Amino acid sequence: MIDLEGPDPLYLQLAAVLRERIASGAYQPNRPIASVAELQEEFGLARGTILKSIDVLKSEKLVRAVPGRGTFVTPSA
Amino acid sequence: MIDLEGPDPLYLQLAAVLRERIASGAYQPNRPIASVAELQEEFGLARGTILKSIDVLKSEKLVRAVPGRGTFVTPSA
DNA sequence: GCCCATTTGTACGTATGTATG
DNA sequence: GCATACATACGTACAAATGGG
Repeated sequence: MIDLEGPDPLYLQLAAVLRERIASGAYQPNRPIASVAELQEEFGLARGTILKSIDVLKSEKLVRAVPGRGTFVTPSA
Repeated sequence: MIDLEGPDPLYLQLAAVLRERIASGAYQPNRPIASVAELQEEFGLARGTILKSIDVLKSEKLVRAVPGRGTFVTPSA
């Protein structure tokens, strides 16, 4: 799902994947998405890259991060 | 102007300083603000921290970055 | 209240890529 | 080709919040 050779930045590719998971219901409203550590494992990307992806989703108000708990899907988004 | 010991994140403190420079006219519309390298020199912060500050300003549409040229103050902002 | 595991946040440094002139 | 400047990505370390025991 992530094309390391492709022209698009990895953090934007990952943001697109996560956005799709929210849209499809794979990640549900008011439930946490995978943790940063889990996403690192799954995609083999650096922590900073994962965080930057999530920053994109936060700026789109698709998710809301809570330190110590997780990153939650915004309801009705 | 930047309080290394203070509670506020350095990138937010720097964003506030730059926002003030724009508001005061120290950085003028359609003119470039200081380069990342110059800001690193002036504030003694890491490059990544400077970039994150500027990301904040970009998200506020106060500036627009152009690779190879600089980061420009948005007119009428 | 205290420790501990989990999780997000911040900051550093470095290297490489890409766009402009 | 070259210099300048922003962009992406990696790795690392520590800080801060949360929740459970």
